[in-house]
Formats: sequence, C-alpha cells, structure tokens
Amino acid sequence: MPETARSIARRPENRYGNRPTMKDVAARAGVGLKTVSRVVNGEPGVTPDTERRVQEAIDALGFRRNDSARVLRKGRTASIGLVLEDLADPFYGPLSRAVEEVSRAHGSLLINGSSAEDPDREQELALALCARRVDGLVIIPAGDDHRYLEPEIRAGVATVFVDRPAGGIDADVVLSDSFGGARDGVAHLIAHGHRRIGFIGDMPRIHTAAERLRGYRAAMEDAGIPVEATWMSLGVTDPVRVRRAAEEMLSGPDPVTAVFAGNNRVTVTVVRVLAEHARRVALVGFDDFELADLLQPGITVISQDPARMGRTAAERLFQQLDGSLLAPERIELPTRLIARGSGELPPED
Amino acid sequence: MPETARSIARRPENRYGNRPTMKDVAARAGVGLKTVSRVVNGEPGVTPDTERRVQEAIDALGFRRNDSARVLRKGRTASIGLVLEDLADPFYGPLSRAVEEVSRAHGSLLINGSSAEDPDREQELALALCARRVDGLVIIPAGDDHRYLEPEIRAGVATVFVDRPAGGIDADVVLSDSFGGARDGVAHLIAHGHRRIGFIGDMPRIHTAAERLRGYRAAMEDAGIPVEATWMSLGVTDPVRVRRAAEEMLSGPDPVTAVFAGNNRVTVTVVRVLAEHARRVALVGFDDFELADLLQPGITVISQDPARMGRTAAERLFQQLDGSLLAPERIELPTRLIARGSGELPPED
DNA sequence: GTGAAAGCGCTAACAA
DNA sequence: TTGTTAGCGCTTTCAC
Repeated sequence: MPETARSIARRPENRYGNRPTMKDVAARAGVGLKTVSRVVNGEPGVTPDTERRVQEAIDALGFRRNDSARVLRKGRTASIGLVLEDLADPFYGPLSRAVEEVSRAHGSLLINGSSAEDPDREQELALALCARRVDGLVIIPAGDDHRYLEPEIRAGVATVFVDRPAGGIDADVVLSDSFGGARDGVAHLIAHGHRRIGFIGDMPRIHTAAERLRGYRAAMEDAGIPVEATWMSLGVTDPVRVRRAAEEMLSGPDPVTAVFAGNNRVTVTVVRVLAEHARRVALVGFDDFELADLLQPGITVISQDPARMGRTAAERLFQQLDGSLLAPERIELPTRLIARGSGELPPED
Repeated sequence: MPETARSIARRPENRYGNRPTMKDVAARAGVGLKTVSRVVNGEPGVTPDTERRVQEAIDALGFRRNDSARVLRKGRTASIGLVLEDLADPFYGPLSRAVEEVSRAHGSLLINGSSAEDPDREQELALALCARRVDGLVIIPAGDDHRYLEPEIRAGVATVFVDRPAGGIDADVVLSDSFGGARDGVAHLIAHGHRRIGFIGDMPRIHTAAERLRGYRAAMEDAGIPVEATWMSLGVTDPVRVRRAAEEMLSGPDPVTAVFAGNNRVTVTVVRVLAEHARRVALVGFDDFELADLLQPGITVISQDPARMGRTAAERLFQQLDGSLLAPERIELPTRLIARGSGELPPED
C-alpha cells in the first residue's frame, strides 16, 4: 500500500513526537532491518565495517530501541511490579529499595504504586501491572482476598506477598514474626512489673495487626493477667484516632501503666501523647524507627528488618521466574527486642 | 501433587506466559476481533447480547488485555518515570508519593528507580525508561550533565527536574530555595550570638549542597564574620564521614559553637554526635524530619515541602504532555524556619 | 554475513 | 451493529 501524506500524518508517533525506528536506521545506513537489530543487540555476524555504518546512523538519528515493541515480540518485559501501602511510610522505603536492588541485579525495572491501604485500589493496581505484563509482582496486601490474581498466576505472573499473607490463594509470603515479636514485647513489659498494659494497633483486618494483638493476648494470658476490653484499641493509624485511643487508656479510673504500639505509625503518635503526659508510662513499639534511640527515654522496640524482607521477597520472585521453585512457601523472619529505656520504666500509678 | 495456580503456570505450554488474546476470546464468543476490542474498551456499538457473550468468553478464558501491544499501537504508554537518589531516604518518600498521586490522577503508572547518587546509573536508568517509552520523566539529578537526554526530549519525552537543576540542557526544574533557606538558618544562629558556626554538607558537585554553602557564606559575610576553612566540610552524607567532620569542628583549639547541617542525613548524624558531647552546641538543619520536635532540645530546621515539590513537578510534567507549556521554567519553592530549641541555644565556650 | 517475510496482540480505518 | 485489513516496531525464521 502506498504511503500517503495522510496516512503518515495519522501515524500516532507523529502526533506525540516522531522517533526513528530500526527501519529508518536501516534506510540511512543502507542495510537491512535485521542487520540493525543485530548491531543494536550486540548479536554476532556483522562485519566491523557494517557495524560502524549502522552505529553512525543510530547516532545521527538519535535512535533508541523501542522496548515496548521488543517486549511484545519476546514475551518477557524485564519489569516487575511492587504494590505497597504507602511509599511515604518510612517502613516501606528500605523495603522498596531492597526490591529495587534485586530487580536491578536481574536486569529488571521496577514499577510501583501505593494501595493506600485500600483493597480495591490494590486490586486495580495489581491488575494494571499484569496488563502491562510485568514478569512478576511483589505485593504488600491491603485486602484479604486475592483470588482475583489466580488467572494471572496461572498465566505465569510470578507473585510474592510481603508483610502479610495472601487471602484465598496459595502464594509465597515473606513476613516478620508478628505474633512472637508482640508477645516478647508485652512479656518484656510484664517482666518489668506492668499488669495494666494497653495495645494500640492497626485495623483488625490487617494480618499483622491481628497477629500482634494475638501476641499481646498470649503474653497476658501466659502471665495470668485478664485483659480488659478498654485496654485494646484497633483502627486506622491516623494520628487523631491513635491519640484519642491513647488518651482514653491513660485516663479513666483504671489507667494503663504501659502501652504496646502495634506499628511505627502508632508508636510515633503515642510518643507524642506520652510526652505531654505527666505520669511516666512505659512503651514498647513494634518496628524500629530512626532516632528512636535519641528520644528521652529511648524507645524500646521490636525491630524487624524491612530491607531483608524486600530482598528475600524479590529473590524468591526471581527464583520463581527461573522456574526453580516448586510449592509456595511461608518465610517468617525473626524480630528482635531492642531495649532503650521506654520499655524498662517501672509501673507508676 | 495437587493442582495449584503455580503448578499450572509451570506446565511447559504455559512456561512463557501463554495467555489468551482477543483473537482467542473472539473465537470462543463466535464474534470478530474488533467486537472483542469494543467490549474490552467499553466502546459503543455492541448489542447487549453480543456484549454478554464476549464478556462470558473473557471470564472463561481469564483474558486480560495486553497493554504492551496497546501501547505499541497507540503511541502513549500512560506511564511516567521517576529517577531519584534513594527510595529509602525519608526525604524522597513523600516526594515519590506525591508524584504517584498526580500520575494516578492522570491515569498513568509510575516506574521508578534509584540512582544511588551515581551519575552513570542515573543516565542508564533514565535511558532505560525512555526505551520503555515512558511519556515523561521526573528526575532528581545525580549528575550535572544531562545532554544525553536531548534526543529524548526532542522526541517528545516530557521532562521535569526536581530538587536540583539539569546540567547542559534547558528544562523545567522545581526546587527549594536552598540559598535563602541556608542563609536564614545561619542568620538565625548569628542572631542568637554565634560567630563560630560550622557548615556540614553534601558533596559540592550537588547543586543543593553548593547553594546551601553559598547561603552560609552570605549570612556570615552579611554579619561581617570571616569564615575559617576548618568550619566547612562537604562530602558524602555517610554517617562516618559526617561524624568525623562534626567531631573535628567541635574539638581543636577554636571549636565552633553552632553547626548548620546541610540536609536531613547530616542533621541526624550531627544530632547523635552532639548527644554524646558535653558542651551544648546549637544546631540548625536543612529539611525537617519526623520527631525533630520531640528530641531534647527540639531541632530547629529549615523546612521544605517534599510532597509539594513532587506534586508541582508532576503537574508540570502533565502540562507538558497536554502540550500547554511553552518555555522551560525554574520554580523555586520557599522554605520556612521552624524554631524548636536547638537553634536558639546560646554560644557556650 | 545479510535480509525478506511473518507475526507478537492490539487499535484505527474502513467496508459490509 | 459488526467484521476485515493494515499496520505499530521489533524479533524470529529461514533463505540467500
């Protein structure tokens, strides 16, 4: 079919910027299309002289291979997706960075997005990434039903969950020992003489929140301490909500003498509330955070290793892509109690 | 062995992602290819009955549109790239998140990567994103020569720089008033009686570091204070280097009585050093950080607004893509001094 | 060593 | 309302 001015003008690339293609390079270098492809991809079977001519044409035209087209042909996109809760949360910075480093080491790009703790948005994002044909997906789940991913996994999308397990499907998951960590933290408070201990955590539908609450209950039960309903508060980690929860526990007829904070967002807000408070209240927080050691007192935490979680998950993902993995596995990373002062304060009534 | 989505994916015929296409859906539904396309894209001109049949075939086959192919045809990828220094740095969390939100509002996905402050890696990453045909690029530059982007920009890739200007090309840039902020911060220390003031900053080739140093010098000059060479230390923000720099300034025959820290990485390390130090030393840091108000004393900072920077840059990017922008512009956002105690300490010899 | 032709999965243009 | 055809820019195959 003859090229008309109209057909040329209608071409999409002429609306958004006209880039040279291999065909253009080939025409300019006076060689065939495939020869250009060989040069661009460093394939053998091109004489140095031809190669030089092609390279000159590439430079002159400012050609850059269109990886979208390449992907379409090759099947693999050399990119993976990361769905997390909030890029701005300091917990996810090191985690993303670790995923990125592993991805880079495998020649992949990382596409990522935040679910904002909204299950619908998580699904929308994950499926958009699948439509882009990412090779794999690392997901920090917001929702608890991931059956929507079943066709994708069946179609070959490698998938690893981090921090919280998948719901409704059998998939790899890398998580911290939330139950054990919380139990240890609360036991630590009990060992320092506390009996009236509060727990402030994230929404109960979030796995880590539920597990940490379970750890709290277990520690209390182990010590034979009956738990009052008013000592537990689960909900969004929004400062306003957490502040109110903390203030309620600290006031009233039978106030708590210690608080266990379910994650770093909660801890930070509780630290603020306690700073305004006359009575000294002990505090242990799940997850470490910068400067925790420099506060007065230093904040005792159950530390987890987000970078290691990210690295482990990403490595597992690429193992899946290598085809070297069989059954989905649950990998639980240990936590560590770091005593800094706030968790060792005695009860004060 | 039970059949799981994973085991199905591992079957030879599925190894390379054997996914159903529109053609498969069309065959199953007994309609033409274009009709499937219409249904998938919600285009009009399909009877409810046909639509239902197509939808059934889609669900039965687990079809998901291949956006790579779509992109190839349409020209726009509906994705933008973000090249930053380190995803794990708390300064970039809110910035990335803001870029992501704007991107999402425009129906785009965000692909991002860290340059690790390495100019070669920045270039490699930016060009890889161009090869993926991202529609636009938000770059926090590590290098100071961006002429490598010239062919890309000419080819229509929208580009906005953040935090530091581009080198060698004329491009939009969104930055904080580093010079003015640093000058204000140092003037604040001078106003509180300090004369021997140290400056610890990032590598001098980084624009913000150079500007902040310039602000420091300007404030000192305005006050008629000659600056000693030993009061200034520029280099990597690695804690070891910063710690040594701080310790040197604080010891010696003529130690500084105040320190201006060039960014949040530096500030945090200086806070640690000062905490171990007997003598009270005043401190002002560029860039705010979480819990700065809860330290003893609270840390006085020059605060900038990373989320606003990200938002501004991303909005500008999409304006470029709308074709509604003319000349590249330099947008400088104001900084704000937040006094919290550390910057108001009097000199102590 | 080199290149022509087919086709990856989709959308645009046009025909029926 | 629906279907057919021709590409998007690249890689694969196979012939020269």
